[in-house]
Amino acid sequence: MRKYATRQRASLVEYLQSHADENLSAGQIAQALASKGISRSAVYRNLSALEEDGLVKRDTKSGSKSVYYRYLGAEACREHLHLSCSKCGKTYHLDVSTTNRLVDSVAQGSDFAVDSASTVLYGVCGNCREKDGI
Amino acid sequence: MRKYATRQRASLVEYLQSHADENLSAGQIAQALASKGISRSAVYRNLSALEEDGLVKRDTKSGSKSVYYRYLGAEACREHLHLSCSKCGKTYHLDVSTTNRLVDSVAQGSDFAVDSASTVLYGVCGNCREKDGI
DNA sequence: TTCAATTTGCGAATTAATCGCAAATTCAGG
DNA sequence: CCTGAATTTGCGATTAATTCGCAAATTGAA
Repeated sequence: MRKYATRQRASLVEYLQSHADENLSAGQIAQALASKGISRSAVYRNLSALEEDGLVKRDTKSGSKSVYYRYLGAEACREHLHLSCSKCGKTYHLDVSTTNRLVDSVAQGSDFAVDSASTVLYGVCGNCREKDGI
Repeated sequence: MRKYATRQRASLVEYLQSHADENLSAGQIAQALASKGISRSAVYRNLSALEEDGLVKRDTKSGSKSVYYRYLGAEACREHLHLSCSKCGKTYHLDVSTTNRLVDSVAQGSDFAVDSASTVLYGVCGNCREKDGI
């Protein structure tokens, strides 16, 4: 799917890139792009298409309802795991060497090839733990 | 939230437990429980409540639309990480020692406390890799 | 029991996502 | 540059998913 390059799709990708780590819902994205004259339909369709291509990952955030989208297009994003703080919602990036070590140990432990692009580790970041005095 | 024990909530939990690892959507769950005289509202409300309590995790599956629910109530489920195969959809359980090693290495690498209950590692299981000859 | 707090079920209302189809766009080949 | 078939878009209408309001029912502590 998605054979022709279109203005709509380019804008969407650009938007996703410049708003990485922000946990945007389809609705929010659509609203933001409406000002550029891009229809809701196009946003939904392109998000699905990008997801099929593995350039976008759909995810959930524990508090808020509905799903959000995360752009994985940048090569760098596919080489390391993402950490998502369930308190503040911030996304952190696990360094490549730790990521690799982790992927390897899972491969050995169970016979399972972790896809670092699409998996996100949930937990609580150092900042939030300090604040909460944990 | 959720202070009183009710039949509806108990049935929901029981249902979730006996259908763990099945990637059920809220709609499917509601439909299944309708036969036991449990309303759609109660299912949605209790799913949210359980999620707030950290006993249930909402997730997405790359192919299908909509979110699905995963029960984490059993202690055992909170001690190890879950592996979800994006080909066949099966859920696997990472052994506790590998899980701990992994959580520790992330804690050291970045200052981040992974919550093994709520995170799921995505990738491809050994079975599917064989089939696809990878 | 009794009673206040809580939860339920219903149906309506809201929100999210998909669909059908004509018009517009894309791009390969002349 | 044109042309035309394939693809994508936008619109409005549907359909599906989720939430809401409120009266009635349930729960559990006293």
